Parts: sequence; structure tokens; C-alpha cells
Amino acid sequence: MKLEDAAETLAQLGNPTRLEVVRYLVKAGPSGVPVGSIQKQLKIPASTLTHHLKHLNGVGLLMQKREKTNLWCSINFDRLHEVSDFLLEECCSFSLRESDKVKIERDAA
Amino acid sequence: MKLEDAAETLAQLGNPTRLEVVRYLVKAGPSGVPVGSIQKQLKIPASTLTHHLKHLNGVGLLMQKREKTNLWCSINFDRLHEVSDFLLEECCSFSLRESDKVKIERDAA
DNA sequence: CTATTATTTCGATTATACTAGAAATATTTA
DNA sequence: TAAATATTTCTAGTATAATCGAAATAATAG
Repeated sequence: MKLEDAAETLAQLGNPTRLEVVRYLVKAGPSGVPVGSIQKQLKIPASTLTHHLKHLNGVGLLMQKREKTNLWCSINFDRLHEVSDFLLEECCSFSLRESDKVKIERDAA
Repeated sequence: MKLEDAAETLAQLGNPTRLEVVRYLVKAGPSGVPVGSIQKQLKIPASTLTHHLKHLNGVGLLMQKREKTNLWCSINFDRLHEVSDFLLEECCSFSLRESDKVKIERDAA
């Protein structure tokens, strides 16, 4: 995962309203939830919710499927894993790969 | 970890410049790097860097320690783990805990 | 004390994000 | 076709963030 993509995805997760939606969708599981249910349960104005769903969709965190008048939303678990993996990989690699270690400037030391 | 704190931390990680700094610090390991080294290596203007370091510090991702004129920065790995854990916990729990599952509104169905 | 190096504060510009009401659109049911 | 429900678009106000040059402030070494 490229740094820019990771940053963009993290930024989208970094809004409290969106993170609440994400958490709700995660708990809802793979079958998902209609937009209206999210709106009612989390008490988010419809237009605001649509706005945030577009953001989540933009970074590939959302999967949507129409059924009658309802738009069912579910989380893209793979994408969610990619992001946390980005953090964890970078985080745990420091002690493992000597080649990745940073060369510290010591000009002034 | 509270949702608001997680969101705030994710938001700070969601800036490409800051994420680059974080990745650099992670690779530098627990001993850390002076501010000036980050600045030179990543070619970030000093004032911009200070700005971002303050942000990272604000959410507890940064640890700093003065040594002579240098300010050594290192990543708070625990905090980094907390955030990724927040995502992973929520992510993996859906299939395990029935009690956490969302009750879907079916008023209109 | 002066010079040198490291880091921060200040200030200003520019851009982008959050929020939500009102109106518009779509889809189904009667 | 009309009514009902679901979702989106439009619009606009407000707020916050990113960026960086120049100047200011440490902190040390000589």
C-alpha cells in the first residue's frame, strides 16, 4: 500500500462521525445495513451521512448494493486490514530488517 | 480507546507529510532521531516540521528528549499499537460477539 | 560574551473539510 | 398516476488545517 493511499484512508477514518459509521458497519458484519438505518441509529442527518459515505467509498472502505429502494452498505474488510497492516508492518519491521533502518545525520554531533 | 481519541489519532496519521515522518521514526527505532535529521532527510521545512511534530505529540504518538542542542524524537509504539488495535478489534469482533451485533431497522421492510 | 547550530514562534496565504436544511430525484406500492 | 419512502444534490456558512519564510529564541562551544 502506497503511503499516499494509506494517508488518505487514515484521514477518512480520522473523522469521528465517519469512524462511528465504520464501527457501526463493522459490527453489522458482511451483510451490511441500509443507509437509512445508519441514519436513524446514529442520528446523522441524511445529507451529512451521504457526504461521509461518499468519502468512505472514495477510499474503497465501502461496498454498496441496491435492493429495492434501499442502498445497503457494508465495510470492505480487506481494505480495513490493509490500513492497519500498513501501520503494523512499519511498526514491527524496525527491529527485524537492518536494511530498513534510518541513517541518522550526525553532522553536528 | 475512546472513539474520539482514535479518530483524532487517525486524523493526525492521515496527513501524508506526518505519515512520512511517522514511518521514518518507526524505522529509526526506539532510540529516535533529532528533529534536524528528519528535516534534512525528508526535506521538510523546519517550521512545517515543527508544526507536524506538535500535532503528533498532541495525540501522544511522539516521545521527545533533549540532548545538547538536539531534540530527539521517537515514536510511541504503544500508542501506535492502540490505534491499529482499535481498527482490528472492531474489525474482527463482528463474527465473534453476538451481543455487539447491530440491530437493523426494518421499519420499512 | 560571541558565534554557531537547532528549534520554535509568528504571521499570512491558501485550500479544504464539516455540517445540514431545502429541494430534487429515484424507486416502489397502491 | 399519485403517494410514500429512500437517497442524493445543491448550496452556503463556518471552521480548521497545511504550508513556509522570516524573525525570534534556546543551548552550547570557544
